[in-house]
Amino acid sequence: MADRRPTMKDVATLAGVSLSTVSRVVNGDPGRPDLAKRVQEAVDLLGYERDLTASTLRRADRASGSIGLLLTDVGNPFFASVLRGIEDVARTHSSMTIVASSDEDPDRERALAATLTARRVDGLIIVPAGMDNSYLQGRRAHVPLVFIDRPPRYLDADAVLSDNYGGARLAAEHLLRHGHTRIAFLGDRHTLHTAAERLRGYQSSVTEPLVCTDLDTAESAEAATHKLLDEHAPTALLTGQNLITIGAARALRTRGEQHRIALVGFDDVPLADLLDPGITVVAQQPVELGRQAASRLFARIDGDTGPTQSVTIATQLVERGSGEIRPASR
Amino acid sequence: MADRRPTMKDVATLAGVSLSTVSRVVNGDPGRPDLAKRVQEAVDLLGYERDLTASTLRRADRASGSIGLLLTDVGNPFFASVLRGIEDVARTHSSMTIVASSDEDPDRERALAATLTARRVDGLIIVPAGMDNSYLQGRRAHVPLVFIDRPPRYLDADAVLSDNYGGARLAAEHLLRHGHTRIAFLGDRHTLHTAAERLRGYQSSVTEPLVCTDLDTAESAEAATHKLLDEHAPTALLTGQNLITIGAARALRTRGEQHRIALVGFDDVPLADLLDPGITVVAQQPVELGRQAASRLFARIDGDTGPTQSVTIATQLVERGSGEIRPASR
DNA sequence: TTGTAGGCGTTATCAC
DNA sequence: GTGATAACGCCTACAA
Repeated sequence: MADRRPTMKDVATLAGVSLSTVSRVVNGDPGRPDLAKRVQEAVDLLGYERDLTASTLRRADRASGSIGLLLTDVGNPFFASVLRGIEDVARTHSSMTIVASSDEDPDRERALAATLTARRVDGLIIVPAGMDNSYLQGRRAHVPLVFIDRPPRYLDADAVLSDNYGGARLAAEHLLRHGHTRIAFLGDRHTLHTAAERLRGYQSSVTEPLVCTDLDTAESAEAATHKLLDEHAPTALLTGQNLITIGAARALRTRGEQHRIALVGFDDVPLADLLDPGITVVAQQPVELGRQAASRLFARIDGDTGPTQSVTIATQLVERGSGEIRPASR
Repeated sequence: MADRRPTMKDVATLAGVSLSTVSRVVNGDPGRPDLAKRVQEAVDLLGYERDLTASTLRRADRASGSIGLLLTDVGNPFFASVLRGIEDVARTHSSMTIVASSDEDPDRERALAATLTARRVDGLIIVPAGMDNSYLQGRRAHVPLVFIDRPPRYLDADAVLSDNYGGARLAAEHLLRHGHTRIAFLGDRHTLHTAAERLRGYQSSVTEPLVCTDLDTAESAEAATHKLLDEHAPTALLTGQNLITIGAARALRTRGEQHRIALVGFDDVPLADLLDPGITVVAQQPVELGRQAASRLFARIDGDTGPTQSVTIATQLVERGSGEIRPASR
C-alpha cells in the first residue's frame, strides 16, 4: 500500500551527492553551501525523515534520546503529575519518555524493566513495587537508574522521595497543638515504604497511638473509620493517603460529625477546599518529585559518577478547616 | 566505566555456536535441544539482553513495538486516564507507549509528531492542538494515525470522540425537566472542538440561550459566574468543563446559593459526591476512550485498510443533587 | 537443522 | 570539504 520510506541514499541520489554529505548536512554540518542547499531540497521533496533508531545504533555515544518511566499506575493523578515533571526536564534534554505501569506487581515490574532496557533507553526512573530490586544490579552497569517515591531495596541507586516522615509529624503536631490527645492514624499497606514512614512520623509525636493500617480503598477506609469512632472515640483522624482521606471524610459526613472530629490527610485531594469544612492536608509536590528525579537521571546519563544520592522533597501543611477543629470539651 | 554490553556474537562465541543459532534460540525457535541449552546458559551467564532497536531495523516487518501518544498535557487527570486505557490495550499487543505533551501549542505538536515518527513508532494517537492537521498527510502513508478527544482537521483519519453534543443535550434537558427555563452555559475556548460541540448541544435544547464562553481557568469561571448571576439571574448553570465547574461551584458557595441555583457540570470532578449538595455531572469515559483508540490503532497496524472510522463514546449523567434543584417559585 | 553472508539505515574513519 | 567504505547488532535468505 504505502511506498517505502525514503532513505538517506535516496536523498543522496536525488541531490547528486554522496551519502556522507547527506548525513553531514542532516546533522547540521553546513559544508559547501550549494551542496547543502541541494540536499535540503531533496529532503523536502522526498519528505525524508532521518531514522533515529538506525542513527542510535551507529552513533558513538549510542544515545537513544529516550528514558523509561516504570511506575505503578499512570492513571493515578499523583503519578500523572510526576510524569509531567519528568517530561518537562526530559524536554530540555530533547529526550522522550516511555511509560509503563506495573500495577504493584513485582513480576510485571521485572518484565517491564527488561523490555525497557532492551529498547535501549538512556536511563530508567522507577517507582518500585517489589520488595527486592536487586534484579536490577546487573543492568545498573549499563543504564542509569533513579528511584522515585519509594527507595530501592537491596540495591544502591539514586532516589528522590517525599518527606513522608516529616509530613506525618507535621500533621500530628498540628493536631496536638489544637488540643487533641486521642488522634487515630489510618494507613495504607504496611509493606509500602511511604505508608511505613508516615506511620513512623505519627508514632514519633503521639503518646497514645491508635492505629489502623492496611487500608487500600476508600471503602475499606470508610468502614475502618466507623469502627474506630465507635470503639475508641478519637477526637481527630490522621489519614495516610488520598483514598483513605476520602473514605474517612465520607464516614464523617455520613455520621454528621465532620464539624466535630478533626481530620488531616496526607496527600492533597482535589476540591478539598470546596467541602465544608475544607480538608486540611499535608501536600506532596509530585511535579517537583518528577523534576528532581529526571534531573538526577540526566546528570548520570551525562556522566556524573559521584556517590549515589537520596534527595528528600519537603511536604507542606495546607490548612483548610478540618484540621483546625478543637476537641469538644467534655 | 561500565563494560560493553554483551552482544549475540559474544553469546555465540561462549556457547560455541553460530550467530544465527543464537538468534533463532533467542527468538523462540527450539532447534537442537542441546544447542538451545548451551545458548541459554551463555545468555544467563553473560546477562545478555537482545537489542530490540537493532532487531527492529533488520526485521522484515520493521515493527518497533512502541506507539506514540501525543496529547496536550499528561498531567491532566483526564488524559492520564486516557493514557491508562491506551496502555492496557498496548500491553496485549506487547507494545510500549511513548508520551509527549504539546501544551496546546501547534508548533510543539508538529515538532513532537516529527520526533515520534523519526523514532519509528508503529502508530500514533493524537489529541490535536492545532487548527490544521494536514501536515500529517505525508506521514499517514507510513504510520497509522488515530485521533482522540478531538477530530482531525483537513485530514482524513480515524477518530475516537466523546459524545459532547449528546452529553450537553442530556444535561440541558435534565435541567429543563426540573423546571428551569433560565439556564446559563459557561464554556471553554470556542475554538476547541469539544467546547463547540457542548455549546451546540446546549443551544439545541434551550430556547433562550444565555452563554459565556472562552473560560479556561477556575478563576475566570468563578468571576464569570458572579457576573452572570448578578446581571441575568439564571436559575441553573451548565458548565462545559472540569475547571469551569469548580469555579462555578466556588462562586455559588461564596454567595451561599449552592442550594438555590442548580448546577450540572460536563466532565466528572473527583469528590463531587462529598460536597453539599453533590455536583451532578455528565461523565465521560476517558479510560474507554483510550482503549478504543488503541484498539483502532492496532487494527490499522495489523493491516486493516478499511475506510476511516469515527467512533463516539457515550457520556453518562450522574445525579448527585446539584442538578436536581428546582427553580425557586417567584 | 545449522552455518555463512549480506544488508537494514545510519555514522565514523579514512583517503582524496 | 567530500566521498568511498567499514562497522553498529541483529535477522534472514541461502547454501551446506
